[in-house]
Amino acid sequence: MITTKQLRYFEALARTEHFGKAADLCAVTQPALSMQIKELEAELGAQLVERRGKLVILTPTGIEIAKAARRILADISELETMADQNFCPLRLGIIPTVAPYLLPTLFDALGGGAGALRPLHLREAQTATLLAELDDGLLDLVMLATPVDPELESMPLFEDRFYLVAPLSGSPEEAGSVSAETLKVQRLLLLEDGHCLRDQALSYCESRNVLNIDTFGMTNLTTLVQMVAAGMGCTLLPEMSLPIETARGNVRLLRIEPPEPRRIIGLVWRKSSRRDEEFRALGRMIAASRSAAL
Amino acid sequence: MITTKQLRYFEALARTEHFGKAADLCAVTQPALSMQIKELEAELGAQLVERRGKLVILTPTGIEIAKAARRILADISELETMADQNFCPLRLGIIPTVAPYLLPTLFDALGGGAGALRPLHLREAQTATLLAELDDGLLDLVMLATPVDPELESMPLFEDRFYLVAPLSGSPEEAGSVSAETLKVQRLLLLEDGHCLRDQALSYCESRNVLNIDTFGMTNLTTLVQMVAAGMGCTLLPEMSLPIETARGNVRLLRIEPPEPRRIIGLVWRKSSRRDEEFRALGRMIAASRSAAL
DNA sequence: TAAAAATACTCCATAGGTATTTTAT
DNA sequence: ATAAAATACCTATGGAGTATTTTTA
Repeated sequence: MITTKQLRYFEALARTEHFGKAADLCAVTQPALSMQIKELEAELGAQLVERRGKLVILTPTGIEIAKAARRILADISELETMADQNFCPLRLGIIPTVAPYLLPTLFDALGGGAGALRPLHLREAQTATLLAELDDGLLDLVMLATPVDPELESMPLFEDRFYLVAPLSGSPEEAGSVSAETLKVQRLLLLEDGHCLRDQALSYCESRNVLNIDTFGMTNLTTLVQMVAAGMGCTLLPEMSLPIETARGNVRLLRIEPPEPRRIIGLVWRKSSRRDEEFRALGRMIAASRSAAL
Repeated sequence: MITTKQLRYFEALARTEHFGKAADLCAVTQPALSMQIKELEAELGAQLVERRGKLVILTPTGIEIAKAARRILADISELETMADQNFCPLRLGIIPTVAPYLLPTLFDALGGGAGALRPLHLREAQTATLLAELDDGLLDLVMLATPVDPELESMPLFEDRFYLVAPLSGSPEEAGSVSAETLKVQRLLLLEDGHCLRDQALSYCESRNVLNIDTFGMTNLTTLVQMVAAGMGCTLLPEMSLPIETARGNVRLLRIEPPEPRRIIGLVWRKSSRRDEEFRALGRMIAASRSAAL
């Protein structure tokens, strides 16, 4: 079996053309180096160097092997630094109702902090998909609405309240905040099936017997807001989306009376991934950037 | 220091995603493989696999390292076969007054014999250059007029007599063979300085007081023959060149009376190269092809 | 509870060191 | 005669094996 040691020694020998100097370079004694070269030659079944009294020259085979050895050693040292430089990419999954609103905060947290400039693979998908990919080892970390399976490690980041978004004119008539009773009579537009935000809204509504819900599903919140603006009904939007989604000012924003529906956004990862420290640090940074931004 | 062993074991682990199976593949026990993986992780300062109860999955870093490891291992096995397949190229130098006439024979010897299809680097240069390059390790073997420095190993291949080439008409008047006396009065055209053939001719002429020698040097024998055909004088050609150089029939060919001038073409290599067997076998094949061709 | 990886411990192979011999210029 | 590589021999590191424990699903 060819060893990296043999390649290292031989590379030094090829450069110095001198067993003693090569041994010095490798910080070993000359016999040690000689033995490894001999061993390498035996394993390759070819003479690599020609021993002449004073100097030593490479055989044609030796020249080829030296070239190859240099490449291999370079690859190995690249490999060493690759892992070294915290190169370890972060494969992060985020649910679609969080991703667009948290990205600036996330880049803040990733770019400014200690583990700066880490390669980032972003994946946007619904909760079920993210959790499956997390389990398969395709993702390292997901950001979604907690709680989830207690088999997974998780860290809550912040609370995200739901607001009622209504057309500028029309029902409900109130300003400021609405009660669950008022909600009951609204036509509620929700995202397509599979979005946890939809499930959360549904669960809130069911517990309060809100029934007039529109089931044709939308893919993104922006579309919902446009539908609301067009007077097709109301919707629930998470607080974090408001700065972006209601910037146009073509809808009314109504707080819901307590107990307010809300979701807890958190980070989730496999217990076995052993990256708790890293992920919790990231979580703290995200939470900090977010509260600073508010 | 990262070892090839670690890379081999890790590569197997990456493929099987199972310590036990990987150990089987590597024909070692599971603890042995575990230790090497642990060591590799320690040296890289990064976790490469995530241990879960039943299965094992690669970390993102592990995926990258596995890719790199595969490349490195492929390079190493390439390196093993490279030397194995007698890939060792032959870097052969031949003097210009031999090369064109012996190439067919040489290819016969190289192509038909045991060491067939060996990569061949051909170099055509004058004796002094070839010997210097031989000494520098840029060439493995040279073919030239022997004898040379006894410090070098050499093998005479065959004798190559010189013939006098004269214009079809004009002096000398004789047919068949000429004496040294006759030679004396001829105008002799020779190659430029540096060619051993020129030196050999000069040495012959000097010993016989032939003095009418043209010193403006030519680079190749074909030119000399054309000059002879044009009546500018005579020249000496080695026997091996005659089939090619006198094929046009526009010159006369005269044998010289004994003691005939001649050269001995031989192979020469460094004693330290330890390729005696290989080179002598090649020499025998060349000599055999040549005598078969005559 | 079962399967798999980690740990503990022992043994042996071998890499490396020192001293010396051989070789080539 | 001298410089350099090979050889001989010894020591110690560490790689691999067996047996056992720990872990996780």
